[in-house]
Amino acid sequence: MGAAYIEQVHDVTRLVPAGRVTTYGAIADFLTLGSARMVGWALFNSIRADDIPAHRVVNRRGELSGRNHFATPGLMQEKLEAEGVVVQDDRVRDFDRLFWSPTELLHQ
DNA sequence: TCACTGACAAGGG
DNA sequence: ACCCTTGCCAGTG
Repeated sequence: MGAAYIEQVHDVTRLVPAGRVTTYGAIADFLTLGSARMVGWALFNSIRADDIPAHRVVNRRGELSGRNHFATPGLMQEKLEAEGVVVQDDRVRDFDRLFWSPTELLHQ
């Protein structure tokens, strides 16, 4: 996995609407390349890029598993709450309702 | 080369 | 809904 793969993950992440969340696995499925772990790895390589809404990517249970990789431990939650997403115990409330899959782009 | 570690996930119990 | 196992695969030492 190289720079091209990282760019693809970043591009998909940018498509996640504000106030919605997606998962590592959903992005991996959409790309049909790499794995959920690789998506996490690609996002880790996005720390410096402020224009990537990495806070909208959570694990399959809606947990903020990436929170410790943001500038501050609370930043991921703060960004989500600024978009109206309620976080409770490091987990997105109403995750099923807020989940957004990139495959929805194909159903338009 | 080997072993271990993760921003993970699916399936069973 | 939780716990455990298995599969996953790039980095790291």
